[in-house]
Amino acid sequence: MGPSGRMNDSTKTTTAEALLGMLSVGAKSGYELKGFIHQSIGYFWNESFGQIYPTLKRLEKDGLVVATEGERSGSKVYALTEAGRERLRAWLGMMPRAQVMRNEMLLKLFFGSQVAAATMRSHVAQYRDQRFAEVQTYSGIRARIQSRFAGHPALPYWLITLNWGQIEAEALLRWSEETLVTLDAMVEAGR
Amino acid sequence: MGPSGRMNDSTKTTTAEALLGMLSVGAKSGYELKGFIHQSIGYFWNESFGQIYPTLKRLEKDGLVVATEGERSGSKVYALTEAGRERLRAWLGMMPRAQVMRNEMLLKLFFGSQVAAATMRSHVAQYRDQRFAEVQTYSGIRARIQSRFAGHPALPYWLITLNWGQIEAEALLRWSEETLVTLDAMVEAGR
DNA sequence: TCCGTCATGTAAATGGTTACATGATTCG
DNA sequence: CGAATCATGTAACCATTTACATGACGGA
Repeated sequence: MGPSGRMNDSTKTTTAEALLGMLSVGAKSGYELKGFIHQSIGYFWNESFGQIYPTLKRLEKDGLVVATEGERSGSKVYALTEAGRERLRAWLGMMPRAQVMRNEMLLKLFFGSQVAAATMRSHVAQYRDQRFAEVQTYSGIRARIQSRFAGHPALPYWLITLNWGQIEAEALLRWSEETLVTLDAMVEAGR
Repeated sequence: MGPSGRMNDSTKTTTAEALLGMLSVGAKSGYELKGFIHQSIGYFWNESFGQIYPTLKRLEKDGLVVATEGERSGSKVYALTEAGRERLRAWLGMMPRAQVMRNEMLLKLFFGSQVAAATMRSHVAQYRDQRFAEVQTYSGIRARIQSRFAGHPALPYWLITLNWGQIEAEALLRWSEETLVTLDAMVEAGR
């Protein structure tokens, strides 16, 4: 399997790296970063202002980004420095740490026998509606970015992450439908 | 779609509810809870000792659980009280809040154009191996619990959550395989 | 006796969200 | 002029992980 496989040096705080990554696409203000993150990687990542602004200051102090005056008074536009780009590349080379996820809906479902089946059915129905909406969104995004970023070197990677979201949403939509059938039978059976 | 749909009363701290749920299956010590959580819902939930012990004390103070002496000296076995079971049921009835997930591997992939395609290939290969191992695990678990808990009222719900994990793992395994093909082509093309 | 596991706990650090405070600019 | 949006920041709070400290018990 090749001589690869550097260990994770436990470079914590991925918020910094997420911001560096976003700035590698182009210079942005803190406010713009939030919106950009939301509409591009929002389905698997998010950041809040309370996290963005302090992190940006820290990155500037460390020389990984430089701030220049924005058009509005008091607004700042941040750009990646060479050191920042280097840091980003180093982080990209490290093995991603496996993440610990928490799914509240599944937790409830696991204890489902404690309440009426109809209760769990409504939770799963809501979950299905969310997955359905997601699937719809993905086809829209795909069409838009494929024409808007044709030829862009990052496009293949953006489509790969988009595929991830779409395949996951479709799979969980199928699970939802199957599960609703099971739960309907249980509601019918009256337990 | 029926008259259901209570809003989430923002009852934070689901750790408490996770523990109440686990205790609804049977009385356990803090130590046992950790192991039980790991091997039953470990693929979508986890708790650490630093969280379990203080939470258990709080639940006891609030009268939601009662502690009795365990067999070993100093060990405590916690059991759900009627109030605890009531609290659990109330929580199960509330709509699960949508969760904000963070996937570090996808974040790196999104910025993949900043480094060699081979780097991203190795990340995805690791991801694929993890999903593959997961799929293997699930079929093992299914066989075990289906015979061990035949007739148990919670079994249908346990199988439903297990299905979720299996369907997700299988879908992401497929995504990994597809993505590896794409990345191999990009490595070949030398960019 | 020593190791591994069972067992409980605390302290510190971390990472993150939420709420709040403030103000500029744009558009109807 | 007022509302929406653009824009920056801080403080408080919260949940969670990690590391550490301690000790009982069983078996090799």
